[in-house]
Amino acid sequence: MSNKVSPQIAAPLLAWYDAEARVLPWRAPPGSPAPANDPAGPYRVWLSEVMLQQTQVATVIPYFERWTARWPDFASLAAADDAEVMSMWAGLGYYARARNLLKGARAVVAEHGGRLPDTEAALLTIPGIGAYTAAAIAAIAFGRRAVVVDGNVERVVARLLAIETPMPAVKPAIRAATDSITPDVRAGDFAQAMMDLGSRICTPRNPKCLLCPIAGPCAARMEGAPERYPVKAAKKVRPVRRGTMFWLTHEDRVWLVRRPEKGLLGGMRALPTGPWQDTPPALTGAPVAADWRVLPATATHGFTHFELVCALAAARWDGHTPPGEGEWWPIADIESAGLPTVFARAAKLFREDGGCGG
DNA sequence: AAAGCGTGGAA
DNA sequence: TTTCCAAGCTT
Repeated sequence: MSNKVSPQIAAPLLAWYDAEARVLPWRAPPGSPAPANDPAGPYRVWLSEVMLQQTQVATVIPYFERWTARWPDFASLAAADDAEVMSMWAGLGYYARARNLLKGARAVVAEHGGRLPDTEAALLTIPGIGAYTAAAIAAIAFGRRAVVVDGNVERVVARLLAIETPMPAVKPAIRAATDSITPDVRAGDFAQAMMDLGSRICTPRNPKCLLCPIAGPCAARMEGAPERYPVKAAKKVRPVRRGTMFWLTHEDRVWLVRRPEKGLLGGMRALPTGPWQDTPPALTGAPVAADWRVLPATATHGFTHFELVCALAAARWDGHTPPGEGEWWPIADIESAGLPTVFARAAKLFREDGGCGG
């Protein structure tokens, strides 16, 4: 959809982007879409977009550098070992992204000749690519016009138009408004400019309107309270769940398990735990019946939808191998186990306790 | 279609 | 300290 509003927004925004764009490892210089074998080519754009889902740029950069050094292209990633992929992602969160990334790379190799498809519709069929990521890749990596809407764009557009309808009901209207200001050329730069603007100028709190290239037509700015937008529905309180983590040691090793493929922390190496529930489960779910010693410390961790408070139970074990899938991992190398942060922190507490194997 | 899904930066 | 929320996707 081409239109007349676009130049009022797109032209000054693109001029600002040409002068102020951040230098990022996956970003081509402003002005032209990345060639297929470019350092900012489709593989790196895809990888960066998935890593950036709900994750800030500064957090992503070191993961992106490590990842691309290990797996520089679709072919190498498609051939990668699943466990190593999950370890490389450990600490970044939302682990379904890593599982889907691997599925996606294999699908690209098996079904698309080793090249990422260049249309939104085809991109949407690849695991881990949704509406936002498909549009972003089509625009940024392939130079297509696509309507790219992420959280930054939602905030910028809601302020530009001073939209009163609360999130998330307003999403379709914001998408339509974004369509109306997206230019026919340089849609990828436009999208990145909107996101740069949202993260650096049009911030959730204390937006820097004096530095904003599109403050002129901004309705929220004219009202004098841009931070009021986007209007949001009231949010729910996060419940507390309680559990126990188990630190079972044998000589200088600790017993680690792998969590089920689906669900919370799916597919990740982990300390054994019991159930996480409203009431403390004590030693329910212990890997073996042993003389468990409960540490004075507890481990707490905030997840998206609940707060976890875990008791820490330690025991030495000289008996048979515990039942179920698992491995005795050298405690000295625990940091190379690829544990999610919630377990990595607990492991540190166990080792500082020093009572068992630490 | 509402809920499940991690972690850390910033104020 | 708490609170918000970040380049969302899946079921």
